Amino acid sequence: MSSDQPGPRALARAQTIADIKRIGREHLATHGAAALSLRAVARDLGVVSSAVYRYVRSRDELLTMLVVDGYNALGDAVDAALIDAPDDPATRFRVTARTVREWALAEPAWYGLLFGTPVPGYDAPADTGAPGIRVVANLLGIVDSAYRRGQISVPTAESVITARTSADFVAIREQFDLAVPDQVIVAALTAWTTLFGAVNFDVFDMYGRDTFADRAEIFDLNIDQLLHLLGFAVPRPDHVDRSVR
Amino acid sequence: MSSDQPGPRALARAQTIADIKRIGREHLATHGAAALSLRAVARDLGVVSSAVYRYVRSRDELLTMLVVDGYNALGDAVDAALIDAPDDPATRFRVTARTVREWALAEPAWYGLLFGTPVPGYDAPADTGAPGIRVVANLLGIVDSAYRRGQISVPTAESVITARTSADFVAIREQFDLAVPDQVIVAALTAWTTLFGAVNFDVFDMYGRDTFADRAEIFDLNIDQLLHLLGFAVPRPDHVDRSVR
DNA sequence: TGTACATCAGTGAACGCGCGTTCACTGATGTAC
DNA sequence: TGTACATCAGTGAACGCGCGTTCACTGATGTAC
Repeated sequence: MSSDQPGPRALARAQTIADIKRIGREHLATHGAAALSLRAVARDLGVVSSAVYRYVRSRDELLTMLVVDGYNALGDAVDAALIDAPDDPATRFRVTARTVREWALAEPAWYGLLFGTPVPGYDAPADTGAPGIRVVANLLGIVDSAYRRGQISVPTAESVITARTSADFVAIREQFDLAVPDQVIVAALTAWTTLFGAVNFDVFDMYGRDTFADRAEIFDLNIDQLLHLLGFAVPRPDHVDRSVR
Repeated sequence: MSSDQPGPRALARAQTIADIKRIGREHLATHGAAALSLRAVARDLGVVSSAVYRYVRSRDELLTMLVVDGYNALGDAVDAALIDAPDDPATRFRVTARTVREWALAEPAWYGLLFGTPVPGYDAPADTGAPGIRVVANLLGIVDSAYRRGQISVPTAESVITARTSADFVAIREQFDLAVPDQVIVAALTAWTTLFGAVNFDVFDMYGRDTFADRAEIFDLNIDQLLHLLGFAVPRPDHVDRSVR
């Protein structure tokens, strides 16, 4: 252990672990999370089933790796999309939403592992936490920056919010370093909920087969509603660029 | 076959089928849809595994039965709740939403079968359709009746809606016998999406463990946002009865 | 620079489990005469 | 009303499959002297 450089064994090991995770992801896509099996992964890796245990303690550990990687892949996709996005919060919100949708459509099973029905008999451990909040942190950051710049109109209080829930909002404000008032947190919460609800419907194919010809547009219409709800200035129709998907 | 009354054999048969479905539902709850197994059902029924095939053609057929029953159980729950609800559309909307949430929390696995990740290797056949749209039909009906009575303020057009999607909306208007304009359909669509997104987050436990002390209140706050989005008159805070859950 | 040794990737057999589905059968039960 | 027969629920064995995980092992490879 005196050397800082990883030796050839460590490199081979890292490569094999990467292969196992890649094959695991492929199996997720074809057979679903519940059917993820170390024996099948071993088969595809061209190795006897017990050999996989050199790299992965158990089936559940592999699932956990895939969960963490999934949150990070989604978070990376959003971050990458936001680098090229203009500074306008409404646009950044839309870009974030579209990126989540596109990532989910490209990786439906991986998305399902993160945001679908929990895998029976598997409990994601606590250390999935940090990567798991990257997207919501992004969304809240965008809304908060818009608020700080005075770009959103704060709605007059519409709802009773109890002290208990208000305290939860204080904690959220601290955790994400926000300045927004409760009403805006509520709107952001609804926006977040709708975003993943809409992606679920789309990815899991829960609209009727022929109900909507252009689901990307339906998704965008939902986003329009959320921007309105958040108090962003209503985008002029001719400014909404639907071609950038 | 000359008698109209079901004979004792038919009665016993119906009872056994009901038992199989009940046991199937219990297994859904404890082991998840992917793990639903006819052998396990037979075991709980106190019968040899092959006997179940007298009643059910295959595992997939049992799943389909449970899907159809699930949509109907949820639809029945909503219908029952609406019978006792006042005539006010905003209240009926809230009652519908709360009933969906409560049913889902009471039957999380059954709910997951309907609205969670699709069961891998199982495709719900087309004839699940009719019961599957009961809830959305209810929601649209409520919004439509509010519109017809002039109880919602129609927002000025905010979004570009292409001809293709507009045609889809025409079909929806016909299917559900609606009078509402496109903008209201979009808002209702967002409301429907948010409803199931919020229930998903709640049932599948996807908020952080300690993020919200009172999830019923969080849900209600989401509903408040949706009522606002739909153009319902903002309910005065003291009129929102949070105790009726 | 060369060699001995420790490390560790991968093997193959085994344990005990569960699954969906088919098939020839037994025997109770309902029904037609 | 009584009996013969057809119906059909349930049996038990079998087929062929896949799973997670353990364990003693072989043999290649990296490393320390």
